[in-house]
Amino acid sequence: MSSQNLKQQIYSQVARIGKVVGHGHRLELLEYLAQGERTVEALAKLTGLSVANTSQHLRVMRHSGLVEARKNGLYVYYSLADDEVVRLLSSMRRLAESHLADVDRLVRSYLTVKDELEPIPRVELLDRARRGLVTVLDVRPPEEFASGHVPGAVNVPLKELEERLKELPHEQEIVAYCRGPHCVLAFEAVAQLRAKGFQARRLEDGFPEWREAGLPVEKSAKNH
Amino acid sequence: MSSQNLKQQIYSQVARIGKVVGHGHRLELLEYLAQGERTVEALAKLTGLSVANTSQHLRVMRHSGLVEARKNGLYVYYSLADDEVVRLLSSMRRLAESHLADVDRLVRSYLTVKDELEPIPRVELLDRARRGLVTVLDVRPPEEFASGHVPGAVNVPLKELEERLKELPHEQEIVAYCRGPHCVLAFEAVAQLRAKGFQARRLEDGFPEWREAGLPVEKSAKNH
DNA sequence: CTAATATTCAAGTAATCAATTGAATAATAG
DNA sequence: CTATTATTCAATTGATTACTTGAATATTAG
Repeated sequence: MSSQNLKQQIYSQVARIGKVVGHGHRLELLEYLAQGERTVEALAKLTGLSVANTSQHLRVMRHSGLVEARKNGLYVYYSLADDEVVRLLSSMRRLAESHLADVDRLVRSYLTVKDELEPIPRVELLDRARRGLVTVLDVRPPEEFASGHVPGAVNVPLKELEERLKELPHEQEIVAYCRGPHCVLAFEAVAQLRAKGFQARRLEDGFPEWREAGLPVEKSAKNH
Repeated sequence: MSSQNLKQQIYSQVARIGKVVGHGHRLELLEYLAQGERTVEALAKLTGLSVANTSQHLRVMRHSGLVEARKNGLYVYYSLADDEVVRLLSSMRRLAESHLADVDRLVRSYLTVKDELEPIPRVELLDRARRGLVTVLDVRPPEEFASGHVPGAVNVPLKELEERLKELPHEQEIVAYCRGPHCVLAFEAVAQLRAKGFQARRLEDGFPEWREAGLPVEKSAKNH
């Protein structure tokens, strides 16, 4: 075997990883999987893809070692194979940031005041939540909330936010979070809340990063 | 703008980064660029690609913000745009590792004893090199050596190794390194040296990682 | 100015990849 | 056993992507 050949083999193996994460739908699937294991059907529903298509993408990711599958009864549960995947995604996000600047600006234009927009750092939130100074609001769907959330967080999915405003306090700051630094749910929640006169901010990044940082996580009883 | 749309935009922007690093040749180019800036021509020669093809790949990477270009006279010098790129590559390598296992095994089968094969950690090498206990051998081509190397390292490109064995000591351990954890140059150098009765080992990873780790770097006078 | 050189651009072809469709597996319930 | 349901597989179609070729651009040297 020539060293030329070997080199090519190695590069193309590594490139495979890039190819696999080089597709929007697969990234979306990975972000959901970063929250916990999911069935094919659940993922298809969350992403809006067809089941067959979802299955194909998962197959590709399993082949390249990014996700794992475990079969239980009729269902196949997929999950991330390695924490390194989270790091890879965050590296990609950081590199994409310059191009996301335009997009971000649009998102931010929803929001009124610029300097109150600064997201609150994780450790600061943890501290203030423990002292009961803030209300932590998880705007993700209930399934995601159930499989892990910031301790003490209230779960109000974005869709229900408008009807459930009564549950939230006016006198205390509300900190919303969702899936990650570019998940728009929290942005929109903050925008809506501010429009209604609440004091609202976003948590920096989202839940997967919170977990990654080793901060405490609370789970609901039921896991699915 | 709907939040659905926005989400898609964000995912596809991030996926672009993946697509760009999802190609063996571009990875190879990035690894060369991790050593320092290079012209299109130089990169084409190093990789064996056509100039036009090299230029195209560089263009793609520049568009996605992974590399930067600076024009000086007739030449365009490319370099990495961000240290995050090194982290991204290393993340990809780590994830590819499971699949590289087969390849690695082949490489290692060149070598005789398995447990003497353990690469020497960077800090240990730094320490032992300072005490003059080891000979550090850089087997990369002279241009790469010139643009930065481990302090005190001797540069003997792999091709010249056989003729220049006299320059190396028998009584002292030799530690070889090249471009990274999967660069085969150092593997082959160690194999050749052992076959000739030298005590030889590899440095863990390679020079880009050494630099990344913040360890001291020495440069030769001439930069090209 | 013209010639030479490094790089980029544009068009064409071949290869690869994504999504859909409908059928095939596999596990469970009745 | 048969029916049902979740998932995967296989084949097709349309869309991207890679590489080559030859021309275009830009910079310098004479």
